Amino acid sequence: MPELPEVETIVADLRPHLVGRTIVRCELRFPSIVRHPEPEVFIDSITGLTIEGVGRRGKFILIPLGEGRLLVVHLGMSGQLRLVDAATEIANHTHAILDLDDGRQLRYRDPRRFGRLLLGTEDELLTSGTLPRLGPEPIDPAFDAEQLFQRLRRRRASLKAVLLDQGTVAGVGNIYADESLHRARLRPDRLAKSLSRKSVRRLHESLRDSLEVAIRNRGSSVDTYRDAWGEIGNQQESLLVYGRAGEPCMTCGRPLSIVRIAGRSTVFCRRCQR
DNA sequence: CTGGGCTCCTGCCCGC
DNA sequence: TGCGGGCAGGAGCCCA
Repeated sequence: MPELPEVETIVADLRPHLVGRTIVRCELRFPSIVRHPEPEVFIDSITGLTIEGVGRRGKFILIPLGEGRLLVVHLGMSGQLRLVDAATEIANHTHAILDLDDGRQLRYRDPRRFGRLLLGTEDELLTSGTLPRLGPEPIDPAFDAEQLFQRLRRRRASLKAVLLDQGTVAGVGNIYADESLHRARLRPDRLAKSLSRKSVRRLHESLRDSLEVAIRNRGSSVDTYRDAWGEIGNQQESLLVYGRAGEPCMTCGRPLSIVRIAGRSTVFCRRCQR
């Protein structure tokens, strides 16, 4: 599933191809994938606008289109944003097609339809609640361990639940929550507020390391994740715990445990993580 | 306010 | 071989 590293890979790949292109036509094959504004308004508004940038905030893809307008794409569980030649056969579950002025198409495909498209000014999307308030970017150099400590100390919930909360830190999902906690040698069910500054420093560094390594490896294709060209990533081959329940811990060899925390399957080592 | 649980949805895997 | 059930999960929403 696309988390920060997967979204970052897509965004970095698309940017040089999309900036400067004009959207000449928009087709919604499954209109309710657009959550704001009404689909007809979305089509009318987006047609003719020129792409000024391609960015990311947490797991959200942000595409400024001029006139203060922002196209927002969230991939949910199974969303794919692909740049293809217009002649390419249309895959099933393709819900939106943006025709560009260079003969290519930006297509949104999402079998499970947990993803969404939004269009509006940033203020409009924030005040309407369609774009949630997000915590800091974990890989931002300005985000330091002390900031993480201050955020964790106020939270009664488990570390796993807090890492998954996009309002605490933006962009971490089930894969990199488990990976970070393993690297930091912290149990996922530890209460966030119970961590010492020293432990939080370790978690801060582990978060950053897990995410940056995954970006270098172009993300994890453990399920349906594909990049903008339809290719898989490589990080799934190097994951320490995610998807490895029952297999030996890379550090101590003990079989990895799997439990359910915050409604998510959670894999960790009972010996290495305290 | 906070945290936990339910819901949406399809594909995949397992067992009969 | 085919089919049904269970499971996976991001995040909005509701409720205690």
